[in-house]
Amino acid sequence: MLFSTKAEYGVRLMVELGRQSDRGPVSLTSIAETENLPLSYLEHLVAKLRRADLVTSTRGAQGGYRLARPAGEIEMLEVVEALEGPVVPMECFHEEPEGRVQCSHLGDTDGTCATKFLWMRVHSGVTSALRGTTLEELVEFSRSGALREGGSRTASPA
Amino acid sequence: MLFSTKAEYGVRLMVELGRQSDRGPVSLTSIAETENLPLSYLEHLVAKLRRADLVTSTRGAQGGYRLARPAGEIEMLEVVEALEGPVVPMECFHEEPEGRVQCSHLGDTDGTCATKFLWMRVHSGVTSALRGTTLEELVEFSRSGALREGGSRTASPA
DNA sequence: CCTTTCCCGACCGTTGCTCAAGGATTTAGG
DNA sequence: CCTAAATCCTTGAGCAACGGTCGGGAAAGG
Repeated sequence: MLFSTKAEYGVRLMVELGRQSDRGPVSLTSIAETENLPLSYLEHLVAKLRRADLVTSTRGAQGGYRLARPAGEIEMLEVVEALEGPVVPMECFHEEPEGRVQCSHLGDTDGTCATKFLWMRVHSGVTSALRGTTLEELVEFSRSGALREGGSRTASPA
Repeated sequence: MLFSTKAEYGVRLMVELGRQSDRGPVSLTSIAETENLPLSYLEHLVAKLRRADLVTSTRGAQGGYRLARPAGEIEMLEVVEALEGPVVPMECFHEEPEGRVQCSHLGDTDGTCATKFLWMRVHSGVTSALRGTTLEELVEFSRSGALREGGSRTASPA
């Protein structure tokens, strides 16, 4: 298992916000109901998203959450990292300010660890997949999926 | 964190077996010493590797472990999966016999989950990185690294 | 004032990681 | 053949992390 339900639920939450981005703020209660997820857990997740400046909140009645930016400008790497922490393949990787990663496992028994070579490739595979996907794509996908599913329903075409 | 120390230590173990594949069986005790890893933990890991037919064991004095196949024919995906379990990005992915993965999250609230789209990309990024790397490459890398590290030492040149 | 909603901290059961200790099996040597 | 040493192999204990719950507070609107 690469990621936990934090990423799963958190991404679904973001997609739901993206789907309703034309309306006003969306309350967590409504999302918890439509997605059938525990509300109190979502509150923890959305807190992480807020701290990462991915969503903004409005308090009080008729309040809720909103995307902080247009869905097309949100890379999924940001979302997943906000939820799960740094996306690194192994403990001995630490992130540098510039987005570089390095293996802290150097002065070891006989020099460079060979595993580093492997984890670098894996890390690159994951981050490029996450960076190359925007929230908007997921929103589109969910719309087309719902369309195909319902056939000719009252769905709004695009 | 994508993977735990199971993958890290297990891969190092495999690399060490690859480095000494010309000699006879290698005991876990010696590997634990040279790599400075807990022996009792390695025993768990090597058991998984044995069950996956990646190493063979010889009991008794002068016994130990050996690669079941030449290092060039071992994809790192096999190794990591033997150690960490199926490499899937999320719980709702289950593997089919043919190596395909599918999201078991279908009859949900409103049809297809959009997250599936994302996890498919991530899954593909990871597995292609792991599948495209053989144990032999890691062994080579570890040799060249040790050479560069020691400069002109008693290292065996290739 | 009272309802709605976001926000924060503390808490608990379960899982999985890490490692220790001892049992089972083979070889080595007399 | 018998004992001892080496090595593989299995079971299980401690501990941290995760998934999820609960209760209480703080801000905003009616």
